[in-house]
Amino acid sequence: MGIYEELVARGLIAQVTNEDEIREMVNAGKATFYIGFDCTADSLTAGHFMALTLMKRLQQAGNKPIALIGGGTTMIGDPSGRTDMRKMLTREDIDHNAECFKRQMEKFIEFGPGKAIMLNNADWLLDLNYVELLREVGACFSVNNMLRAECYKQRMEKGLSFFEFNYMIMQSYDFYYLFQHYDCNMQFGGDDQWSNMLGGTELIRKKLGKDAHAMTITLLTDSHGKKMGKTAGNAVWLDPNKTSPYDFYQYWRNVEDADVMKCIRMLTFLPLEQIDEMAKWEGSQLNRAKEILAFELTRMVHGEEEARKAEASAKALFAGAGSSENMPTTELTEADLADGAIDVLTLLVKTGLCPSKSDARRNVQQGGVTANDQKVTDIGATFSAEQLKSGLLLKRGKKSFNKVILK
RNA sequence: GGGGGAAUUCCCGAGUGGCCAAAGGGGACAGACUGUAAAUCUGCUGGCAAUGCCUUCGGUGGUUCGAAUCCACCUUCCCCCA
Repeated sequence: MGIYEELVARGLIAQVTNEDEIREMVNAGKATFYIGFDCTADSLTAGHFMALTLMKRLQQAGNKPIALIGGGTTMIGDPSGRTDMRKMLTREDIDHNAECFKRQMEKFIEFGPGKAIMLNNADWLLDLNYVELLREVGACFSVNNMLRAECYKQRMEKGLSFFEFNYMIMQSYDFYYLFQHYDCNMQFGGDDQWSNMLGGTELIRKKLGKDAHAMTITLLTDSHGKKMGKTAGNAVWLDPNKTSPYDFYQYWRNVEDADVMKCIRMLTFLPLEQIDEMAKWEGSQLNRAKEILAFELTRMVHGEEEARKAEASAKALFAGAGSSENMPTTELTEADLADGAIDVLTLLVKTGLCPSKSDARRNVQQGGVTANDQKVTDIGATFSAEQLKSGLLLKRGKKSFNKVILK
């Protein structure tokens, strides 16, 4: 089985410009491909992670990856699929984000001579001259076609500024530039990038009379059609300071039954035969699959040790086995106590389990708070210094918890 | 350039002088049922020294005993005409 067939079997490929040519090229390890990453935040997300695994898979098959950091394109911001304009970022923010991206990527992909290369489109986009650019490539773009692009659909109702409208031209220019300077013959990206990517292949054809290819990765959606990798509107970050390894583990441990196997197939590097075997599991057996998914991904992103810790904490909390050593812990000092004790509400806020005392009160009243597995029913309950010294396991709901110790 | 409309809590969206911390829905959170799943049902959803007090309806000022609601100016956005 070639790498192309494997990608298909894993459900990773959404659209391609020319299947036969791409299959042959990729299987023979002849592709030099790029994936662009716009640095809109200071950490990569679970969504980017899938793109990185794809880079790795293709690299392992002998193809040459280019990771393109969007220091230039982020100055504009991709309007694809969005209902409103992105916040404009400053040059400093973008540079900072680009640095963060770089560091995270280096953990996954091997860069260096003969291996993958990393470029930043700020290096060529920011120096472009407006009139020259219009004369060079502007004539190759049909506004009529651009307006028809699926990715602008929502914006045709809410409004699209000329500023953002140019994003497609910038991205197309990237491909055109990489094709000429780095022999880059293929572009990968999320499926929402399809229009932008075709802009590039068309530009290359029109300007150079040559064929370049494009291929999109299936967007990872759950069984309700929602994008995965988000919790309540917040991204699942790869930076351990923004999403702790434990939370990262829990995110994948909690995917719905209907989505586990899809995630394992698309995101992990487990052999397909093993995955096919697991696909037979059903009902509560799927919990085992979820553990494997969560462990594998946490291991890839945060390393073996962090993955084990996350797993151990989860077992300690949910299965009553394993150690509580690695649990999130809050240390108190005498200064936090009033009259040698502290009340539940204050404690819930101090540990970060609740954002405010009002919220803490509601949680206690609804029976969602336990201390050392004893339900707390009184909002006025207090804990003495003696109780705290030996360690107190405070839980809010089933999944949020914190160990409290008095120093 | 001319004309019309809009901005409300996490999101959508009602509210057009006091009965408004603000309907309804979504989401989030908690409980029941479970398998750390889904579906379903229930509760809950600004803050605090809590039968009360404080902050919030794009911004700034004003009218009024009292303003999300009325007036003026400003900001942003949308629609129609050019």
